[in-house]
Amino acid sequence: MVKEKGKNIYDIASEAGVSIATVSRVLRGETSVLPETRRKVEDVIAKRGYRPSAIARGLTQKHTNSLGIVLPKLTNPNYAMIFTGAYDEATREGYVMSLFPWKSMDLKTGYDPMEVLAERRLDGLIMCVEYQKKESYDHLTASLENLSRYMPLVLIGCVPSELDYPTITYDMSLCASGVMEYLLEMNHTRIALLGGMKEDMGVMSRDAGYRAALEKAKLPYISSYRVYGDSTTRAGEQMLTEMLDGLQRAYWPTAVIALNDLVALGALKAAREMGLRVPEDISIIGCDDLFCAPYSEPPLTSINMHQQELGARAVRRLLRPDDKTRELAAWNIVKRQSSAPTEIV
Amino acid sequence: MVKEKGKNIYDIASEAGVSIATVSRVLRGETSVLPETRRKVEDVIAKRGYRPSAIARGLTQKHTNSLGIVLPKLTNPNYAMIFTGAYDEATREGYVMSLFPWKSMDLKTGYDPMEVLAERRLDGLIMCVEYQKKESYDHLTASLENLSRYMPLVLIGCVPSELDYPTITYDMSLCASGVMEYLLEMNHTRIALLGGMKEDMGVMSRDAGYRAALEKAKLPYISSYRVYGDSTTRAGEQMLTEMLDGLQRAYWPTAVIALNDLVALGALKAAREMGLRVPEDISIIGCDDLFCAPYSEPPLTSINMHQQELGARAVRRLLRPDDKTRELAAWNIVKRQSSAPTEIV
DNA sequence: CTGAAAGCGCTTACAG
DNA sequence: CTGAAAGCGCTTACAG
Repeated sequence: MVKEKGKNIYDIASEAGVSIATVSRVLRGETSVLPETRRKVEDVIAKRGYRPSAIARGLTQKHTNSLGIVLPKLTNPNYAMIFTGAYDEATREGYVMSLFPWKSMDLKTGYDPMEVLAERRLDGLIMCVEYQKKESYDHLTASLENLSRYMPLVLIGCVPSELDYPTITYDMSLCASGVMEYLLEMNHTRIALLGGMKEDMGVMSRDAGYRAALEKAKLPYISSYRVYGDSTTRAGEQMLTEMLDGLQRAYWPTAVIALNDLVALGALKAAREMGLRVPEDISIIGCDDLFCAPYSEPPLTSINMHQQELGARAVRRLLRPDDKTRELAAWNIVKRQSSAPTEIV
Repeated sequence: MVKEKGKNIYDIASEAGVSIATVSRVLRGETSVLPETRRKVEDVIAKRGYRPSAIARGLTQKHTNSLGIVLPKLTNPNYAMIFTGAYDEATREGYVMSLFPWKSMDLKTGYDPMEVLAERRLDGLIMCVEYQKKESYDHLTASLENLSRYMPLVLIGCVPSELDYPTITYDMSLCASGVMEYLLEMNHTRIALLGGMKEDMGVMSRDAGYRAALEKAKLPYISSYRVYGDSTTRAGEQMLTEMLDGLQRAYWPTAVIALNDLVALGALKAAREMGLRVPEDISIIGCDDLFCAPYSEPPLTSINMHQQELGARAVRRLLRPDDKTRELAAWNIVKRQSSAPTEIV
């Protein structure tokens, strides 16, 4: 921050020949200022390019006009969408939205980013609770509790129901069984599920939906069909290749549900390289409906999670709390050419 | 921001039986505190979950430990990469990095976001100067000048050379002729350039490189081969379709350079739908080397602009100013299967 | 309609 | 090693 002469409210006041209180009133657009006084002050402000310090203002007022959002990372465009939705809504409401990637949590910088967040004195914080392992759960609860004493919180993502904060969540279990039903209706009986870490709470809930659907359809749970791993394109490619390599052709799945579109893109490539036609030999379904999903070959069937809308809703929730605690976010399957009925038995 | 009892330095001081100066010293890890005094204070801090206000601290100190970065938008993963690079580097250096999408500039919220930026009193700001039209150039210069009185600036992107600030820029002209050379070596003589707004300064510089390469190769500039438009997948699809529709087959280009990978993906789809094989009938080259480039069909040749590194460099430049003013960023062609020598004459 | 003064929650010389 | 006090740049009752 560059300090320069002629840069604070005192300088403006003295140059305009008024008190700092009057400058402050002009700055905040109060109506109780004589037009000519206002003009005088505004002239000086413009001439000096003066901008009041949000820091000082934040100290006297009870709010800072800034919100925050914590997201796992930005390398998955999915999160960029959430941010964009939240940012736009915040701007519309007159707030500045700052982004805090979760990942900083892992850096051994010697401090807990949650504590840094508390220091910022935001007017509200949206936390995307994803990629959370059960082990780190206690730490999370403690952090949230302390944070909530400094600012209102809204949780989004696959939020465990024990967390008692205003929440907009997905029922990933329902979502997984929904996709399963879609595939079952198309006669698929060998359906694989690709990606995600076993200990991740959101992943666990998907697994539950997957297994429930199998059970309902009286199909066995075959552990070779459930491969865990990173949620990246590279991992998707590897996971499918290894799965197929490890199975007799008769047992190859006729459909693959990928944890997200990145994994699905990788799987698409792996399938092609194994000489499989999509969707004739194998259907592949992603999740998040990224911008590139319609542009893969074949175009990827995916799940639209309405992430931008989710971000916007979270902001509204933060600003206008209501009585509901847990709200469910919408999702829907976007059917494209990577999935089709199977004729393989 | 939620105000609560027992939440400021006075409360901690009185509970610990010391002065606020001592609490402040403990907080900042000064060594001049008696171990047992420190313990006493630390206990109270931990017990109360106390975090000092960064707002108040920012007021007394000459810095805020926070940097900002202005990017056009986040819907192109390209910018997410720049942010990620900048964010990580900032964290490493002990700074908080906030993101400010340019687009807010267009919103008719009645204020200039540049002014809001000045109010934040950041320790430094990285501005990505892209999608800038010549018309808005004066406004930009004025904004930058005023901003620079409040905080150090570093400009990145396709920065016009008239802007006299520390800058990390691309020579887009050189980059465009580089790609042209690569295609010319592969015997292409009908090369189209797709996307970008004509008035955009970065686009103008690419056009210059494109034309220079044509001239050098003694090839004519054919205006049908230069289509302007948005830099989105949808636009890319449309632009190529319309270009081909408007030309006799003998004049169809054998290679297309797209402004970015989004446009390239769209063009890939359009080509396919027009019955063209890539790369046999037409080569397509993108720019930015997005995560999905290796996963299109065929995998997309693109230009790696090292965006993450660019973000990191900008942060370093901000924190440790040197004498160089304009620095050039690296780029290189990533050759994949969407481009190949042509046999069409 | 305008100003003098207190206060927001810290840090930082200055004494002791 | 510790504390009293001034100050950072604003806002906001309170007078007038």
